[in-house]
Amino acid sequence: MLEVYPMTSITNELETRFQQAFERAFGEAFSAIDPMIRAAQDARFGDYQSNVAMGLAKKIGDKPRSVAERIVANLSIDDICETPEIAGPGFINLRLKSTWLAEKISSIAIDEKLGLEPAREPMKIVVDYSGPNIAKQMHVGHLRSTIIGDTIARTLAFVGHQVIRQNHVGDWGTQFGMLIAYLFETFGTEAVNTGNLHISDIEAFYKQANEKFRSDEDFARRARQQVVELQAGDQNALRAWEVFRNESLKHCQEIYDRLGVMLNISDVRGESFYNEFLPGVVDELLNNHKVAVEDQGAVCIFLEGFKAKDDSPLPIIIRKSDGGYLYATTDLAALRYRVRELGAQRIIYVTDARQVLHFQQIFATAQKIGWDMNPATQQRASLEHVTFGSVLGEDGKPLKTRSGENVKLKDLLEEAVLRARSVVEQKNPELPEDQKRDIAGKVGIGAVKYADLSQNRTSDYTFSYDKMLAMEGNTAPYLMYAYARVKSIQRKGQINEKETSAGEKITIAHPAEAALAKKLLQFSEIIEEVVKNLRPNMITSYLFDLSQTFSGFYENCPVLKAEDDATRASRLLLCDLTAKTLKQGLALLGISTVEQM
RNA sequence: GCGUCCGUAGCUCAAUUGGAUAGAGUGAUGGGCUUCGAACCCAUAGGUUGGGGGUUCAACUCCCUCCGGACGCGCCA
Repeated sequence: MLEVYPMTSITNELETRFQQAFERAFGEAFSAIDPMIRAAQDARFGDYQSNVAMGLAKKIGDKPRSVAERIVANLSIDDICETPEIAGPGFINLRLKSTWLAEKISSIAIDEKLGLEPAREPMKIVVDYSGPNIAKQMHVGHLRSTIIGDTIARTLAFVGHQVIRQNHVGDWGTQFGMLIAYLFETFGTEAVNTGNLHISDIEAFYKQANEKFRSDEDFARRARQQVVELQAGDQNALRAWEVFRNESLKHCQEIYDRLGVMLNISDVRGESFYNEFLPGVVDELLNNHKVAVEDQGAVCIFLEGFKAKDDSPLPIIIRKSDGGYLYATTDLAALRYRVRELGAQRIIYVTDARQVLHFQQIFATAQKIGWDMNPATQQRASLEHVTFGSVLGEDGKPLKTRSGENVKLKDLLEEAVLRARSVVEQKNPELPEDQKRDIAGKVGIGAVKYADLSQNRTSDYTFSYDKMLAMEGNTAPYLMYAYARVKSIQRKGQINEKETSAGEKITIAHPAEAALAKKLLQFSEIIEEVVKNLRPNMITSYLFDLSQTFSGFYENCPVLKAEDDATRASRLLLCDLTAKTLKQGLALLGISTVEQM
């Protein structure tokens, strides 16, 4: 009788067996060594391989191949694999038995988490993402943080962590001083009490104010002064600020809803929230921890290892000479709040790569004075900066409109949906109107998100409607189409047959079935990796792989016209699991699926 | 000047964080629909991983150096 652990991934299972073998072969001291189990990248090497023998050889003082042989001799995995083979310098190649594969895949087919082992110790994880400057409309510059952060948050939640979303909006800085100063100077300080401002007003307003800010030094000084007054609690300034802020937040929420991002108003904890803590932060850093010093009228922190242009020490300025606070101050206050009040054990900052230096300084400061330490548990929170590159236009420069402005997210999404609509119209003109609209919405938005997420975060990427909406290649429409095809089989299959009975087992006979089963079993491994390295493109490339593997199965293995009932039932189950996995995988990316398209 | 990231097929990108003969898509060429959705699939061609050196049993990956690019570097965020 096979012993199957339904919630354990293949690699975990193999790792355990290898470690048992290490202990038997080399002694107890070796039982915790990482067996370096990897999915084989070439089918000739089997399904999985262990690369441990080469490294271990040095420690033990034996030849790699001989080490591999000793491991294999002590390995008991004949329930899972065929006899392991040793190849090359000492690779141990493993080929899964199809009986075991069938057993394992059958257990996953009815598992809600698709074989994923929920986190043994759920953590409190803060994910800080999106964080737009809300004085103006959201634009492309906010796109990547918003959708990458959302994917990370969804993925961590899926494995069972407690995710606390934090939208650190810019609602308190110079740009607001600028707006308020401009408002007062054009309409007088009373306008906020009577005026009826809309976002379109604010948009035009922002442009004018910004223009004046740049061209008029006196005005710029007054705008900065306005920030100080706002931060000091001036009533008129506060009222104006509230009007601007509420309008802007409403607009942001529209974008989040359109984008299908799980942020809402309760996740907003902007710069203004931390205002009341800032004097205390400066005071503590200055007087308690004594890491900050006054320098040229400003309060600065000088840390070792941070150098400015001329090799002089590079400060973090936490209070300007005019008494105003800066984003470093706010970020330190936020970090402390997240650790102490929210109980974060891991804090993930999703911002663009240009801010690496800033976060290095913030993290270093926090770690130096112990603000990353939870007072109750005495555990340090893991501070992680998830960076990403810029969105470029087809000219290779940061994406702008023809007139040189930032592309508004609203316009960008509308354009994507419009283009998706015309494709739907072309491919499936007979669908009812409301369904077409639904499909176009999901395909258009999904395409934008997928194009971004499928890129390796760290590099810049070129934005192209044509490429993201292409039906062929590694795109959202392709995956959604793959999903729709599977659903189509299920629809047809259930016309003749009420239900796939729950007791059915999957059997693996055809190579294409085996390939599909193995791919499906890897879902949990991929997710586990992403939890660690926070790289959404591992999910996209997995899903694309899965779709292609399914296509191979689809071409070679008739489902509804299978040779016998048992095969048909087994294949229907494989289809069902494929559909679930695609749907769940896309859901982690915040992309909706449609049954027909 | 210093620092960070990057340079991979004509183009757009991967490469399980040091593993085997560097893979996909697109474009090109040639095939496959009277059978579950052809928005699909299969095959072929395409590479000195920017150059050079080093570490290692093993380097796209780590170190050094040069070339080319993006982005940072005291009171913006």
